[in-house]
Amino acid sequence: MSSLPNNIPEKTIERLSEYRRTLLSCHEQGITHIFSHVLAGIHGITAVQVRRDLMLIGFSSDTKKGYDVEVLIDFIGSILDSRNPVNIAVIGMGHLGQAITKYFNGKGLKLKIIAAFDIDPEKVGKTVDDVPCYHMDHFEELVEDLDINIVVLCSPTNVASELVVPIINAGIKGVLNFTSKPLNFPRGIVVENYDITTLLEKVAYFVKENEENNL
Amino acid sequence: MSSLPNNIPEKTIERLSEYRRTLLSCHEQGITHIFSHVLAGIHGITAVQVRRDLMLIGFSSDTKKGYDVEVLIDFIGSILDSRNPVNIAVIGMGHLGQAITKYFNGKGLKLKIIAAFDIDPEKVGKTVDDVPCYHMDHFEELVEDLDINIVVLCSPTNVASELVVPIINAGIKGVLNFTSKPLNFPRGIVVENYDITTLLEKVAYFVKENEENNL
DNA sequence: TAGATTGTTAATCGATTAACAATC
DNA sequence: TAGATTGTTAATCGATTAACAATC
Repeated sequence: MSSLPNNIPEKTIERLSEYRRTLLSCHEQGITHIFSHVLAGIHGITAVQVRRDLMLIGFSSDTKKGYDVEVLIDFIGSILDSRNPVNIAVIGMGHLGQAITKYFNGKGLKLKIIAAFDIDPEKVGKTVDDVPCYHMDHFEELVEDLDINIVVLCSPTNVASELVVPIINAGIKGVLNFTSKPLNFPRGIVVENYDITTLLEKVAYFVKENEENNL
Repeated sequence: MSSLPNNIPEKTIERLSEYRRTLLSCHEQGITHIFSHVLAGIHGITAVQVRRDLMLIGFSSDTKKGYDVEVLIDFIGSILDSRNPVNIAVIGMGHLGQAITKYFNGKGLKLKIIAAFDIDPEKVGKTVDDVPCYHMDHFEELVEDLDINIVVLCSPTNVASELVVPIINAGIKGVLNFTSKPLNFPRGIVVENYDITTLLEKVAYFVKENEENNL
């Protein structure tokens, strides 16, 4: 039983990840300390929210010079990161799959995309930024052999449903689903569905609402 | 002043978009009616939530045979869609930009990607699925000429900040930002930031939490 | 009718913000 | 010190769920 706080809200987890990216960028620029209101401003939120998030994970600084950037990066890491690297596979090596693979490569975090899967002979056997692309036929055995925990689903939407059973059977524990088919997995498997159409329709709706309110 | 409900919760808007995609797919399969619990099941939520969302937008059906798929599609459209088509531009025509452009093309919704922008001479002047790619130098004038309202930001993260001023000056009203730099715009411009790293880190965190709770 | 379904209010849960004491 | 900042509790706001009357 750890002494770490146990039920961190989902929104706080998201923001912690975002704070860390900002802090890493500050660190690169040689910034050593940052005030809560500065960090908040960058993220378009309030300083109270930043401080409360940090309170929730048990972080506190003993100075009034703002948070020590390096220390906070490590502390957030102690909450978010697993002890060991987490291996990720991309399913579907079209443009989206390639974009995500390249984007991640060399980011140096605990999360690593180590394999891709496709059924297109044009793609199988090639590599994208050193990530090899295998045929889906070998998915289950390779997940086992390569110790893959999480998949990013970038396949065409119309084959997404067929992938549910292999993903379950392979013992995958988390799915980031970019197809527009919402997928249900048994309890114990984490799923996040992000349909790009929905994201855009949401922006468009609030643009429309803004316009209506200003007339 | 319209008689439509005015303050629909953000989460309801997201779900309406998701419901509609499912309903469109049902419609293609020839399904004419759907119960709230069936729609809920597909989305991994409760039937009460579906019914409450529909209540909030003022939809009601007069039968106990479930919702009429076609009627509900149109009703959701009357809430989400603008009267006129909304023109969208993609900034940054790398893999992600191309993925999104191809994904959207021919979906037949009110949202249309009609232009792309980049600075790479390899990309400028070409088309992706009939969407022409222009040089960023002409961004402001083309936004005006082509009546573009919304941009999808797929540029490299390190140039994202430089794009804020041109986007504001061009009169863009909504931004869907896929770079990992959170962007702040003045009130009146809608922004949604989706950093893929954060999405993955969130999945990884909850996978880790699941594992810890099961030991 | 009895069972299934819907629409809606009230209660609960979760997330944000306000208020403020403590510290440098 | 006075002003700025932090950490934390209490209050508010928003979203989900429970409960249930009404309808087919």
